[in-house]
Amino acid sequence: MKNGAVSQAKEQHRLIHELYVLVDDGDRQVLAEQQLSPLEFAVLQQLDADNGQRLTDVGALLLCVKSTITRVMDRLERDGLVLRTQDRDDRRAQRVVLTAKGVYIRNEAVRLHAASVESRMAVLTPAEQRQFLALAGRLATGLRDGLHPDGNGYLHNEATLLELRSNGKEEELLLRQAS
Amino acid sequence: MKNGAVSQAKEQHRLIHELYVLVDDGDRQVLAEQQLSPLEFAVLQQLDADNGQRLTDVGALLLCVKSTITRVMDRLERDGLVLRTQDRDDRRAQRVVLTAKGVYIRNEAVRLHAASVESRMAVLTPAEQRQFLALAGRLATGLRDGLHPDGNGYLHNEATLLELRSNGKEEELLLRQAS
DNA sequence: TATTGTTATACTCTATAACTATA
DNA sequence: TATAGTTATAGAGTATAACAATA
Repeated sequence: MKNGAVSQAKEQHRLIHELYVLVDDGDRQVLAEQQLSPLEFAVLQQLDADNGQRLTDVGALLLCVKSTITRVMDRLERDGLVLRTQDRDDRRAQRVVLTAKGVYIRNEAVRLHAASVESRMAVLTPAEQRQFLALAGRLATGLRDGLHPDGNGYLHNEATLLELRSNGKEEELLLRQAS
Repeated sequence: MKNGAVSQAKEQHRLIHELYVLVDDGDRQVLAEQQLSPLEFAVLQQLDADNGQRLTDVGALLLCVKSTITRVMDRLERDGLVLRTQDRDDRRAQRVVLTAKGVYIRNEAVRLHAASVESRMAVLTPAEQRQFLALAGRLATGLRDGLHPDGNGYLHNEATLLELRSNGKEEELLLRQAS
């Protein structure tokens, strides 16, 4: 801005970054008790003990490239939280399921994390939270639209997206994200 | 929450993460024109062509460990954007200054990035931005307080913090952050 | 031909720690 | 003793691409 004052837009940009750092830091502190990184936690939340999920689907949900998911699963399997099982219908694919230990750890992590989130976010009153959600939601929607004005270039992490898009699954993905 | 509905707190948590991803992605797209990573951009903004800055001070400002700063500077120096010069008063220290090319690149990046931020954030009206800033600011303050309830454990990235704290510079750092 | 998952390479950033040369 | 900066190692995460097995 002209007069040396910091613009609202810039301040908004700074605050979004700061909020993320603070929230992420709190998450890591909580998840450290289960020895989980945020990504591992996110992966565990996509799995169950019965059907499981294919690696590719997990990657699509979390916007991760295949190789990243492979190695996260390697760690989780090494630690005994998940198991790779053959997919019956598609012999190329594997379904990853939670072990008993995995179920336990995931449930503990989910419980502790949820409680932590509730308490941390309680800095704002319920009414303020509603306001914040409305504004942040509109901002997120606007930013998402702005990133692909000409129909391409959705996210910087595009490998998975491109695969999905070429597969006609983009709407499906956006739905999942919005859910 | 009990009935399967997602709590406001959880939704807030999710939105903060999503906002960050979207903003960061936009940043990377803009900065890619100058071949800068977000961290390199942040470092350049702390430097000038005259006095320069000591590596340690840059690290403290950006909450980075010494070794990270060393290697960012290596890259920037390799690309001809900065120069390491001896500090006259302290022969252990080096002052990093911008080269002519560095000044040009930094100014270009600052200009383009600022314009991009203004246009991206314009999704919200000025009035909405004021509301968002007020709420996000309160939330950030609350989160920051919550992270060190007993006086320690400020941020997960603590290496620099610990050094500063043992040095009695914590207040100074907090002031810098808040500015 | 396209997809699933693995492997390999390279790069950014983080964390830790050993090391030097100064202070 | 403590500090400034470098170097080394290890890890998480990203991006890209080659590859084998299968569809």
